[in-house]
Amino acid sequence: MITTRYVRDHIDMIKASLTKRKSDYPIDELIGLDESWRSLTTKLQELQAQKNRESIEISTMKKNGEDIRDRIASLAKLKEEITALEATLPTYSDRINYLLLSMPNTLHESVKYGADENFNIEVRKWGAPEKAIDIGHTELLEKMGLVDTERAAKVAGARFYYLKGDFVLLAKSLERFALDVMAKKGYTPVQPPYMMKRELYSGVTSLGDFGEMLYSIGRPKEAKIEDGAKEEELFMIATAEHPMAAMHANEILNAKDLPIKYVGVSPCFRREAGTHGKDTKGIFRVHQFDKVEQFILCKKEDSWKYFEEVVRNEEEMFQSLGIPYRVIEMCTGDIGIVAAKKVDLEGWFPSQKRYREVTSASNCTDWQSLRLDIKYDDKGERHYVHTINATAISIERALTAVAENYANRDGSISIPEVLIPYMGKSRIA
RNA sequence: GCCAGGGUCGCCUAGAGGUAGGGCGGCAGCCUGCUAAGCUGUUUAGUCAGAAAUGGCUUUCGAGGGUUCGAUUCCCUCCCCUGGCGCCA
Repeated sequence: MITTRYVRDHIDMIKASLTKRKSDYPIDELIGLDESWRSLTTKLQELQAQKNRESIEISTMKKNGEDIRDRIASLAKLKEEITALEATLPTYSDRINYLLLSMPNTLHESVKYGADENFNIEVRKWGAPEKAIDIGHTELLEKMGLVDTERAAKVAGARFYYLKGDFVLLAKSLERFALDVMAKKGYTPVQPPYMMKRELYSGVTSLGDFGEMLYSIGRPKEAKIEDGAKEEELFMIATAEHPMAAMHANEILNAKDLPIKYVGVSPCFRREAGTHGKDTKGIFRVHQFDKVEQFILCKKEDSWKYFEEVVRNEEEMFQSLGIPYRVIEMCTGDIGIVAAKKVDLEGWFPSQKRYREVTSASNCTDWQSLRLDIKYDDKGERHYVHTINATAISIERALTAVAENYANRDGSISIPEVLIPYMGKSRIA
């Protein structure tokens, strides 16, 4: 678990990182609360020790057939004192736990300060983004009958879609292509649960995401709901990263089994609260999409090596697809609290004449493992694993990029060469 | 959904109101000329003292509550696993 002990041991690093972010995280409040909590805890432990001693004495007296009534009465007073003290502790520990869960990760030294996404940094480009088209993917796909968002709106609301015909086959081809590439690299394919319990979900992402990003599902126990039994709640996953991280919660892994490399495939469900007015048409930003996701658990000293690896995998994937892209490093204003460093790939969209986000890779270092309690044993020493997540292919996003970059003048769409074996044809008309 | 059994330290397993025992694995040490074994210690988390080695205390038997001087053990709620029945792509 993440503890105040961890914070005390790393306080200089944490403070420096918060300063760099210009974060208003109340680190001093946390430290103050922790000091109060510890002094109360010490007092409580002394009382408990006394109670235990007396209890054992009563045990021996009883065995000897002595009268224990007076002793029990005096213990009752001590018990009251303990109960009262225990009741004050949550005042501190609840707030401490909230602050610990929401504490931003310590940034990698290479991350630059920036107020928002406009200050992200382009580190390299690939491909030739000279192609220009008049009609964007949104209009083109509707016109070709490959996507139907109007009927989807009727059935499920805005930001939903039907894929149709060859586009469904193309979507599945992309998915299988990505799985095959990753499996060949030694990543184990995983199809995770699509819903998760709250307690585990709070370990993989920021608490703010519960309101903004996640859909929740009530599972009322019908027979017992009248008795006031609380209903169980599950959260729809926003990415396969989350159930893959939670998969090893409360486990102690053996260092010799690391790294563990997974490639997950799942639908992703996102409320997209707070994105009103952004990309409202088409399938670029939707409430439900499919994604193939890379996930690695590794030793703490290896995570930056594997972070580079997953970004390289993303680049290879887009190079194979022949889609021009650039690599962007997130600044402090766009990185969130979970990642220590985050890198996106942005693919070229000819109709918009600009690059748009198509993948995202994060090194979360020990942020998730501290909260999910995922350790590894390295020759008797225990450490928290580092976790890395990265898109392999986000299907619907990639489909829009393919549609734009492979659109032909005659209104057809060519199939990227690597997908032809999966599709069994070279173009969609 | 119903019935039955179960969840004990990294893994396995005992304990059925008196403060968690054994085995395996890991780690540390000792011992022994040899495919390795044996012996001893250690192996939940937190907190206090200490520069540290270390020591004290608290906590920990799926989670939370209750009864009790005292709960792994009894009671209640919930989660999960296994088996059987029912339902079912």
